[in-house]
Amino acid sequence: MKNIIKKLLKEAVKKTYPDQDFSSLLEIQNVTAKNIQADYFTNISMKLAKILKTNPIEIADKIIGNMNNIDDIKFNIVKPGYINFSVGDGKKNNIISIINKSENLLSDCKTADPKKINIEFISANPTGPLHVGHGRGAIYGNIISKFLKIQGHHTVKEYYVNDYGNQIKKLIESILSKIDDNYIKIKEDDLYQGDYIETVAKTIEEEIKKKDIKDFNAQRSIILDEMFKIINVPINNLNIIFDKWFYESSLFDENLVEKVIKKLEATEHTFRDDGALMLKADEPRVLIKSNGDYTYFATDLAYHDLKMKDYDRIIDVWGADHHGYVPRIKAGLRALGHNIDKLDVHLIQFANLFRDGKKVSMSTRKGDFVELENLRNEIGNDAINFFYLTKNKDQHLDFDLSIAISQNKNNPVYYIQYAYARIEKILNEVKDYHKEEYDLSSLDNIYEKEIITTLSNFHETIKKSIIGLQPHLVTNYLLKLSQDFHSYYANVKILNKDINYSQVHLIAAVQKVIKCGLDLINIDTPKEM
RNA sequence: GCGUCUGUAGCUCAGUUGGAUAGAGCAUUAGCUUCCGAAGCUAAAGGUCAGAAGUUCGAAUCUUCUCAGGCGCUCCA
Repeated sequence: MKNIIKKLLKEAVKKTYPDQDFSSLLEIQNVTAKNIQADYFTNISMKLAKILKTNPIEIADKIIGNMNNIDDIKFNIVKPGYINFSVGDGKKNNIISIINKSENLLSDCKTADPKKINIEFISANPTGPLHVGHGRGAIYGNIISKFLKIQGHHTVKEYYVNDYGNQIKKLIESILSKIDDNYIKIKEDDLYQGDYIETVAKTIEEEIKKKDIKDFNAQRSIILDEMFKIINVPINNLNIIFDKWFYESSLFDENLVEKVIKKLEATEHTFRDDGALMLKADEPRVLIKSNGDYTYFATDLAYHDLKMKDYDRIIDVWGADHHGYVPRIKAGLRALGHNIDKLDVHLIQFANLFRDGKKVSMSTRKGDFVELENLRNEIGNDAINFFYLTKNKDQHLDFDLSIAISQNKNNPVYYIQYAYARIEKILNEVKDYHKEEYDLSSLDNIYEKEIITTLSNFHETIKKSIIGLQPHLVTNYLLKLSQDFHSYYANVKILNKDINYSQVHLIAAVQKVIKCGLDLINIDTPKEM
């Protein structure tokens, strides 16, 4: 509908000003103010007033004079210079059949230019189970991968495994010291604590002792296997499937770190300082320590160097606490000659967990944290997905568990699913409504009009959400639509003696859109609750 | 101190590339069950969009400054 009006306007503007091209300024917007009796408006005459230095009302007058008449679309000029458009109910209500007949409601999100895109997320150190702090990035990374895929891009979801360096050494010592008291080589304070350390130790004890495994790499491999059994529990249960697990250690197996650093050293971007090799980044950053070890930064550059070569676009989903690292990695990649526009770092702000208004501690010390799997068990997949996605990623998120498990209107997940289930019940009652005659123009009460307006916004909203990678727009939209429906349901009875089948088609469209939206964000649509 | 995210109703948050009288939910108050599921609905009340200045026909939105909060500023990963 918007496109039809835009075309109408475009032609009129061109007729009015044949010598100039103003098409980039044209914009049709929805009327949101409740006091205005119109559906769409344009501010083109105000924009042109600035350029042409004439009165906007005069401009609007001229444009309207050149506007073709289309059935059911009315237009008029309002004070500062808006041109308002009103669409007749008959035409507006068509959205119901458009939705009901559509085979794929997301088809207009397809890109004309598919890219090969790598999305790396979670990538938590394999030194303990995933905790709730990892949850938001996990859900977000998973969903934007899905959005990119819907756009038609070829996506690869990747988990970067830090299986090299000090953290993993500490982990191995922490576990082996549980098996052999004499093993401890580092300070006890540095050891990892937590029940999982004991559990893993017990699990592998027999194997280590039986085969008398002393080789570090062999120990590492056994322990990593066990750690990933733990880490994968919530990942699998949340139906997150990684296409690729990339091991940091593989960079060393193939001397890739050395190669990349040599390449950097040959440029003018590095210098020696006190035995260390530094990169001129946002400020001098260490690549090789004075003891000869590579820093995490150096290996990470080698890793990103690979990804830059293999993909058209790479996305890193990081916690916002790593934001200071972004300029560094970009500077490094630039020095290696890469086009850093290909790299998008999505920073996810922290989520705070509350239980009955009290903040739940998330510190990782001494196993004093809430495991993601515990949270998942408590509130379920649907609530986890919804609550982590319902806010803009740049927004700090406060998340109260008592709401997530409540079964009433407070809980938006239930509210939306309940709307779906209510519609399901009615549709089951009327059965073969497709065969019945119906006239959409009979839908004209305020509740029906409100739903139809919301439905009309569906395509635009979902497109913005999927293309702009903004999942929270979907959750907000679904809430609004559910609200419209519940209000309708309470005020208008559908299962009367004489059923108005256009009403049935209306709620069928609502249900189809709700299902599409919930499917999109990985939430179930139960037929009864 | 530097960087970065944020500041909208008592609370949690929306707010469409700058548009008309800023919106929801929760909480509060007052109502609604002979009727498709009350897991719901209707209404009332609630605002200096942190503050100031600027840009212009027009600012919650853009610019600058100030204030407040989160996070980060290791030869850690």
